[in-house]
Amino acid sequence: MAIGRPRAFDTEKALDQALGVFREKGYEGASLSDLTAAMGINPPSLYAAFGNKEALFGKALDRYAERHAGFYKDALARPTAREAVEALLAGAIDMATDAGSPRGCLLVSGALACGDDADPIRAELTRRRAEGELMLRRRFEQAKREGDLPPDTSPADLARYVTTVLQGMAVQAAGGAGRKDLRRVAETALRVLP
Amino acid sequence: MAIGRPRAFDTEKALDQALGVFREKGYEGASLSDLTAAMGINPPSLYAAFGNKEALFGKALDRYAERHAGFYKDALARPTAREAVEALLAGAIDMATDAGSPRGCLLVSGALACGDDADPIRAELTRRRAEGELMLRRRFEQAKREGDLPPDTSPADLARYVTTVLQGMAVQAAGGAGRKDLRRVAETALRVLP
DNA sequence: GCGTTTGTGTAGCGAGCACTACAGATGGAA
DNA sequence: TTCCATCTGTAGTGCTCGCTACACAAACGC
Repeated sequence: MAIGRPRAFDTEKALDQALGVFREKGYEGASLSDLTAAMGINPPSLYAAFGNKEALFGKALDRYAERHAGFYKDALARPTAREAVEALLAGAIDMATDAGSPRGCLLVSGALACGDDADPIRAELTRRRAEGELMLRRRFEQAKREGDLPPDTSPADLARYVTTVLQGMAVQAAGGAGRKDLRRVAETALRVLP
Repeated sequence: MAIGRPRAFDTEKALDQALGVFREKGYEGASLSDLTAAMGINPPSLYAAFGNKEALFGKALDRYAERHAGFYKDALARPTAREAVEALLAGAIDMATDAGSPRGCLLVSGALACGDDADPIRAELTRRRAEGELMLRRRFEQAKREGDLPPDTSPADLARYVTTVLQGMAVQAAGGAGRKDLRRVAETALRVLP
């Protein structure tokens, strides 16, 4: 055991609570009182364990990626491009409308437009959204090489289209759209696939 | 002329400036210093002319609807459903990537997730997005009655799909996507139409 | 001229923000 | 038992937030 007084709270659980607040209120809308209240700790404990609000958001974002957005990589591993997109849409719908968490997607609603202070956060979220789009594009390029997608397909255009639908569904979910609604959207969106 | 000292600034121009700040930083991210600086007035003038920050946002939102989202109703007036959707997508792309204004759509990036204070704003934006979707649904219902759309079409599902694509494009635009990129997205999205 | 009405600029209000100084508490090491 | 390292709760810090009191300025009718 480490030297010194042991930490009286579970940093993983506290991070989950913080993530919940950030998902619900966004980066700017989440105040430190909101965060400490949800995490069940006092400010000094938060700062000792996580640095500051920006660093806490970064750690919550990493946790979000591995816990709630893990479906993304799994989906891309499906054997065909169509199955991959199906899994992507289904997974995103489940994640964005999960009853246990605030609706929507942290990458979209965390900080779409914000003040100057939060601009690094906005840029990081933008970067991660673009990263996801790039992964999908690579997957489509592979499918094209394998003959799974027709030779006249544009992987870049298709990836941007699917990403746009995913992001639109995040907005819909934030606005209260239900699972059934979004499944129909996904079904319609899938019709463009060959 | 009205009695009393005349107002020394143009309320319409000031409102346009405020709208620009709200589009760039969202409702929460736009501080009163940001607003008064952009509008070229002092706080008391702002409060005398517009009420408070929330009321100012409401007026800016109305102005946004008539000035930058007027394409929406025009698009729905097109003779066919396909033309309507084409005009809708093209208009949204022009609006969201207009060089003279911040990128994106105020209805989407104004307040997707926010603190408790801004919750009425978030709810109002959600309401207006749903309103747009409903208008589109009504247009599809009309098209179905006219035989412009096949009888097995679901106007509700199609409207939600198109709205989702529009909202996704708003997120893409906020992230820096260009006009060409979004035109290709629109082209792909249009393929689901009969 | 005068009084009334309305708008303007200065200057500052209370409240909440992100963040921290500090003293006491709690463990292992010597 | 003492020392030291670390964490904890209390109680703040300075700052910016949205907003306003107040005195002065500029138009009107009389």
